[in-house]
Amino acid sequence: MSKSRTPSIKMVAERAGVSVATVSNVLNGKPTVSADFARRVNDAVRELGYVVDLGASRLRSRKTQLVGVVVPDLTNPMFASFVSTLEHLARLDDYDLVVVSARNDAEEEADRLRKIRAWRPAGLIVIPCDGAFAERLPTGFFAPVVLADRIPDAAGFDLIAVDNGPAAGAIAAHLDGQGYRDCMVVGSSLSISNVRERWEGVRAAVKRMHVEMLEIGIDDANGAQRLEERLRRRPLPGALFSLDHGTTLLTYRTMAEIGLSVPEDLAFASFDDMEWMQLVAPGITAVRQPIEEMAEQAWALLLRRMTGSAGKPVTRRLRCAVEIRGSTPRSPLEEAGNVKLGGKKWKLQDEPYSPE
Amino acid sequence: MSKSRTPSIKMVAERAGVSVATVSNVLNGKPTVSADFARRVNDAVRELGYVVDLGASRLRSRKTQLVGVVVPDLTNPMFASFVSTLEHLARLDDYDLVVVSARNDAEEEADRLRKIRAWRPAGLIVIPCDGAFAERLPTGFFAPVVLADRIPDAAGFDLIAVDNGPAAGAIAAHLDGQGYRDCMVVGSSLSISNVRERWEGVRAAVKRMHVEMLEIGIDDANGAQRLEERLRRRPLPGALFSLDHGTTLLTYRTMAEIGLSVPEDLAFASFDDMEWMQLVAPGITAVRQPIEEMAEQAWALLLRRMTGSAGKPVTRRLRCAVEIRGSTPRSPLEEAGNVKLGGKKWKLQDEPYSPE
DNA sequence: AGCTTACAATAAAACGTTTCACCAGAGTTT
DNA sequence: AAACTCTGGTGAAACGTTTTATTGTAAGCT
Repeated sequence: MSKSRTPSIKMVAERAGVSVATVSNVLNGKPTVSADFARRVNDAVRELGYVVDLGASRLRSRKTQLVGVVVPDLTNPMFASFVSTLEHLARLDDYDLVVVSARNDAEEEADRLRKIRAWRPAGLIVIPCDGAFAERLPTGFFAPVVLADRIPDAAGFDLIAVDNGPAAGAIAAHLDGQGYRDCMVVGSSLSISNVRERWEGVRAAVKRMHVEMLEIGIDDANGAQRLEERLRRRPLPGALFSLDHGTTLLTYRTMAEIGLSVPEDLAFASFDDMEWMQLVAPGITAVRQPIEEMAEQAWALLLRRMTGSAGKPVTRRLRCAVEIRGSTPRSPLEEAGNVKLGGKKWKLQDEPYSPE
Repeated sequence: MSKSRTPSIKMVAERAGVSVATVSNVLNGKPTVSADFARRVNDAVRELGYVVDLGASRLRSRKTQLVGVVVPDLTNPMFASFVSTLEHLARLDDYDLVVVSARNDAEEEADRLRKIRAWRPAGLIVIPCDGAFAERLPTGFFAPVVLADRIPDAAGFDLIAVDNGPAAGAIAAHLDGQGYRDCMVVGSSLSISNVRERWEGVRAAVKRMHVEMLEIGIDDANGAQRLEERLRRRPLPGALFSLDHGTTLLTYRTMAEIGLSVPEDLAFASFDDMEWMQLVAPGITAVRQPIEEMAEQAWALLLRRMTGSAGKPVTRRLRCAVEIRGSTPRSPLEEAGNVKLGGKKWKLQDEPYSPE
């Protein structure tokens, strides 16, 4: 019976007995409309449950309060938190977000980027799958892009990341200082820039300790098997340092399956601090990243770019905190207790950061 | 110098020396266009990096391959996983997704729903904040809605959820069978339907064991304090059963802080199985929800509705698996070992489910 | 009273697409 | 050869908005 179609501005105008232009003016808060007419329009809007059609509105006004967000994997708690913060901030500034995940696949990322372009976003925030991101950015795309967390091979992008090198170095120095003589460093892939930076940070920081690197890939059964083989071989390294969340999960589980216990058989530390790392006994020494602040900085930067601020690409490094816990006690089976070294607040480094 | 404006279909037409209608026909795979013209158009498209404007396309064609997704909290791994699966499925069917989170706030959910409406989605998948969802659904909204995970107070919606009652009951029966005489059940709030169903499932399943319920709210410092007080009071309950993810995290941490150990001081079980629950020692007995399948079912159902299938609202319950681990051994300090009761695959219940 | 100003409201154009009706020309049937 | 039917292509209308230019009316000046 009833015209079951979502109401348009025309229906509102009809019902209020005014022109569509007037309705539009009321809805957009133009001051040139009388109180009486405004009331009539608002009544009609309420009665019909009218909501503007964003597509049409955007098309005509050419003002697109919309930004695209691309992350490698939504199920990674780090990225989920990143997106969630971003969403909140965007809302405060009255922007909409289109979020997509690339499922850790470069090709899918390229595909998603092309698709997101169809939305005509005013800007983009991307955590790229790998360094070759620049090649995947579609041609003919003129909106500002802010990269986060991972560094692209090509220069020319705004970037917000953490001080991977120094933070990983701090863990390495800690292990070194606790008296460990050799440390195995495990990470998904050195082709991911922050893993690479962390590994380099480790190498730069160690004094006496011997370090070796093991790449196990991302979702790679083969890599998992290599890890297990190494953990079964003797002698074991004195300490294990895992460079990213996925790797930590895999490593910790593998150790448990094999029957290795932390810290009796080997010490263990992780880049990326997750909630459960305080729940296991002993707690796991970890680098905590200021993920919310990363989102805040990324948003602030993109907002500046979208509102016309030109200028050279900016790189910002945020400082990580190190949480020392029971998984890395003094080396020769001597109990060191739960020294809390963290607690200092995040702080933006003012100096430009140069990893080399 | 160069017209730095994102290319439109008109520019493509010009460049290819054809009409815009022809470009549109080529892009939409209409068969009535000669190979020669198609090539010219495709060349122009590639050279300009043209991508269709979704807003305009949708506006004209009125075919909106778009669905909105609303979840209470993106940082909850369950929901993140739900969204991620959904995103994948949508892509396969060539739909776009607009995802928003309500941050556990009913008012914000209402706001987000209104906003999402402006996108003119063809359908909605919602995990509602609470039972009063129906009141927040904007008027004049005619797209199909599929609810997931939580049951609304009002009838009339399609719903995909898990068998909260029986699953929680299975845990309760297990504790009962292990010889515990009293069990404290902790949950965020009985106003959330699945928490309520789980609690009712517990009460229905216990035979000899005495159970008491403690609500601690969601992000409620007051509730956390009540929990701590209870855990310091003696006598302790023999077992603790936590009914949702957030509560489990809080409870487990609180126990550790107070110095209570599982299972020596009390047994512990959780609804919602998280990765770390296998990593702590002993592992935590938990109900594992088929979250991916929930997403699959929700998507399949919505797709059917969007393609015109009418009919009465459907309710589906998916079966959970129970993972028995070391945190719930035989009662009087007797080691029960790590019996693995799970492993059966998820299975859709064919019978309509009635909680009463 | 005339003549300008100021204001409130509107008609119509425009945004980038898709779709519909139409057209020219070539082939096919009488 | 006239009358059809295809075939591949196009101009123009339409989608739901916002914006610009225009109109009509009332008030403020001489």
